[in-house]
Amino acid sequence: MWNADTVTTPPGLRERKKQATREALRKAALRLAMERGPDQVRVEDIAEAAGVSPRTYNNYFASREQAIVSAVTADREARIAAAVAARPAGVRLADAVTEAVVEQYTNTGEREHEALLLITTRTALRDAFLDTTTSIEPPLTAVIAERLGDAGAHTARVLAASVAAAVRIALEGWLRPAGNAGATGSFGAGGLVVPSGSLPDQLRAALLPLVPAFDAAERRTRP
Amino acid sequence: MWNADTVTTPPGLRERKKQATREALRKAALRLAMERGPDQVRVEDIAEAAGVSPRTYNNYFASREQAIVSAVTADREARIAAAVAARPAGVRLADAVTEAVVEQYTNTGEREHEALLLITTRTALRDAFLDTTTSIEPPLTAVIAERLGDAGAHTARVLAASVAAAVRIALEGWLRPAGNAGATGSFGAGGLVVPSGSLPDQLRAALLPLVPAFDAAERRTRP
DNA sequence: CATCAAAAGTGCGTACACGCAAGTTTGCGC
DNA sequence: GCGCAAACTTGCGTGTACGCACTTTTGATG
Repeated sequence: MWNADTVTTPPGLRERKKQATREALRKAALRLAMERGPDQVRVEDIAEAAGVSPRTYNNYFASREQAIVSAVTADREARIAAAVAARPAGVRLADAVTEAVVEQYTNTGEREHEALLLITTRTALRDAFLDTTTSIEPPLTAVIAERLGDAGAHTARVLAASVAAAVRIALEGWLRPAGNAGATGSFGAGGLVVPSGSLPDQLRAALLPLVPAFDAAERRTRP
Repeated sequence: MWNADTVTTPPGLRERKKQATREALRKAALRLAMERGPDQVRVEDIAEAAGVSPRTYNNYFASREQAIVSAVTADREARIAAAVAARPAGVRLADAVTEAVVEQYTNTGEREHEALLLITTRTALRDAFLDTTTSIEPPLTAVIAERLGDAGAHTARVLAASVAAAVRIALEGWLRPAGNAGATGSFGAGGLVVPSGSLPDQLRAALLPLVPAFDAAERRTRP
């Protein structure tokens, strides 16, 4: 049984062009944003740099922030899912997922790190970046479901969504230097906030509470 | 030591007016949308009906959909958090949360149900509605953290986010009659989709996989 | 009660998202 | 190769989001 999203389609000549356009827009958006600063880039500029009309640009991205951010996040979802699938079937599912996530979020090249710095400077970009975490849900659901078997399809969906949420929280905590409007929710004035450890630490810490859920799911479908 | 979000502020006369305006906008948005259909309502109309300028409208809501939907979701977050807090300290945290969520999502009046029907007719409204699930995170984090103690503050955040994600999934499954573009992710061609049970059932089912995580958290901080 | 700083409301201008109805390309069946 | 249907692109038009500078309101202080 072949998976419709991964192996099937022999790229398709048409699809190729689409992806090329998408990538051209990504690159253009990020490059321009880095050159002039994010606020000095209009969609018209991005479209022109990519050689398409502004209207076409909007067929690919729903917002300017999305275009810029997507150059960084690219196909992280697919890489994470692949990383999970790559682990031997013997390892604990929770570990496989955790390691895959950490691995794919820390393989940050120099160029990528530079872009991240840019993203942190604008709230709109930060939000768009955090929103990308939900995009790992579908592929992650697929690989988890594969390990849990058909009976756990529903569970897989919830677990994948929880992982995405945990990752989002980890990223929030990580790219928050310190000064921050108290949107943390009504917490004690003690201000006992985690001192923002390294990203891998934050990710592991955020995923830790979900481990029992993974274990239980695995136990239930694999007696 | 008083908590800034809950007990402190004796309503504040100024704050009252703000909430009044917000509610006026909510009501106006929903009413107009129900009268003429969602696409025949411009922000100008809503603002006028609420007696404020269009610009002010945008100081309260970032999108037209948000305004309409918020009339339905109102303060559900607070009600859910309160419902959890209301359960006796003895009951299992997982049960307290599950029941609170189910309870607050099924207490749907006639008027509310009518509005939900409207929401399902437009994708943009559906999305806005699903997005409101994340708003339960802060208050839910607070009540969960209270039960887990300071050591579990971090865990509480992740659990709350997971609950929000699960609720979102349940709602997605519920307000999806049948015909749907396959955004479900790469699944087997078997199309083994859950036959969309009642909302309470969907909610319980979605929260079920998280129960072990709650139990473990509770066990860890309360030996 | 007078005064004043902070906060909410407003008008305006710019850029953006997106529906619609063309025009153009792609790839399939014959 | 031919033509056709579906998919992609584009120009146009409308409504929307939001920064900025300014006026009005609020509520605390002397």
